[in-house]
Amino acid sequence: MDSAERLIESTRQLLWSRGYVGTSPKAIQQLSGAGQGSMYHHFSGKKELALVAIERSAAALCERAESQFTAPGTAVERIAKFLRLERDALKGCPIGRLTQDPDVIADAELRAPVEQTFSWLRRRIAEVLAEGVQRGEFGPPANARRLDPASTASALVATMQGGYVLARAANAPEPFTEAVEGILGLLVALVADS
Amino acid sequence: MDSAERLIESTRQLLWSRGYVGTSPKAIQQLSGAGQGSMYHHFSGKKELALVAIERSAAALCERAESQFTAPGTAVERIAKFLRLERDALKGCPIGRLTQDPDVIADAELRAPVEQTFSWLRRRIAEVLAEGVQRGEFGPPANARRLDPASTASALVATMQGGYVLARAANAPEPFTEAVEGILGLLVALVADS
DNA sequence: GTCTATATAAGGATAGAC
DNA sequence: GTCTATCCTTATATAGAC
Repeated sequence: MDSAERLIESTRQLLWSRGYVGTSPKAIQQLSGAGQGSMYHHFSGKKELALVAIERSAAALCERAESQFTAPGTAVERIAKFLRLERDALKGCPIGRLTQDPDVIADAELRAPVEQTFSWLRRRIAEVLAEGVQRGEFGPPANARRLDPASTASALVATMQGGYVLARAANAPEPFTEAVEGILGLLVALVADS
Repeated sequence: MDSAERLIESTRQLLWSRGYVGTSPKAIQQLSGAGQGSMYHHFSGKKELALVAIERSAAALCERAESQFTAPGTAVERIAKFLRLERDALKGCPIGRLTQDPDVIADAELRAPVEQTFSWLRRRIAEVLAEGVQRGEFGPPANARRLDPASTASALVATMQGGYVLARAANAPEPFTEAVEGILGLLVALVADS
């Protein structure tokens, strides 16, 4: 792995654990083993490096999610698989945590990949749910009309993101799992009624 | 309002908008109009000031929530009122945002009020839900058993916290509302089935 | 491409005068 | 109680040698 690559990966780790405001060029250099000159040779500065790192993390998240959505199974099963993917709840979401970074949100370029990740995720889950409704997984049309794919998708994504908040507040992973199982329980109840 | 008070209130605002890492003593002093000497006379430093500010914000959040939980109405109605309380979704949650602050989470004293706020909130909402189950709002026992108060409460709190994440990512308040309405929709569907 | 030197500002606080 | 002076460290680069 060359210097540029190590710098990007180090930035990804640090953005994840400390956020943009809390990550200094010096910390990136030390973690990557690259010197000052190397960093400023490959990148214009902290912002450009962060942008590349964020875009990479966003792409990784979307790919991981998509591989669950395209797997076989019912709509609820595929969504449940995604929500239950192996995660370190205490580390939080590498993309979601950036929304609390004032300098990221204030900068259109840095915010763009964050915005795209969540708008894609919400839309994609809504599609999977709509597909399930179509297939009759939520019962006959009269019953299925109670499930709104768009808002339910937003609630599912929000529960995950908020699950990280609860886990970090508690300094324990359980609240994340509990929140996820809580909303899946509500969703499954709908299926059971159909 | 005396200096100490203005320093606390300024710290509350800055912690809310910029977080702990992103808030400097100088910024606090400028916003409050107090000088350096004044700040270090009343408080030992940034950390103590932040602790007082966080505890105050936590207390305010709990009071605001409790006033909804004790209002008249069904369990779902009271919870819905809380979730729909007037909020500036783009500002985020003054307590929840602190979970993304590495220096807050790493410090037991600073994390304590954050942890307490969420554990109280989850427990309190679970109590309201359990009360609803008791009263038969979710139908006869055979039906109501599908609703687990504890995990549903965690999902509700998580959806709110994640709603802030989605709103900030989108730079628009709508995703917050959508997520909240999404999970309330699932909850109401359970009531409708009873 | 990478290293070292240098530079300006900000972070976070202490000391002592008033 | 508040102000000003001072201090050391870190943040974030730029410049130029190798």
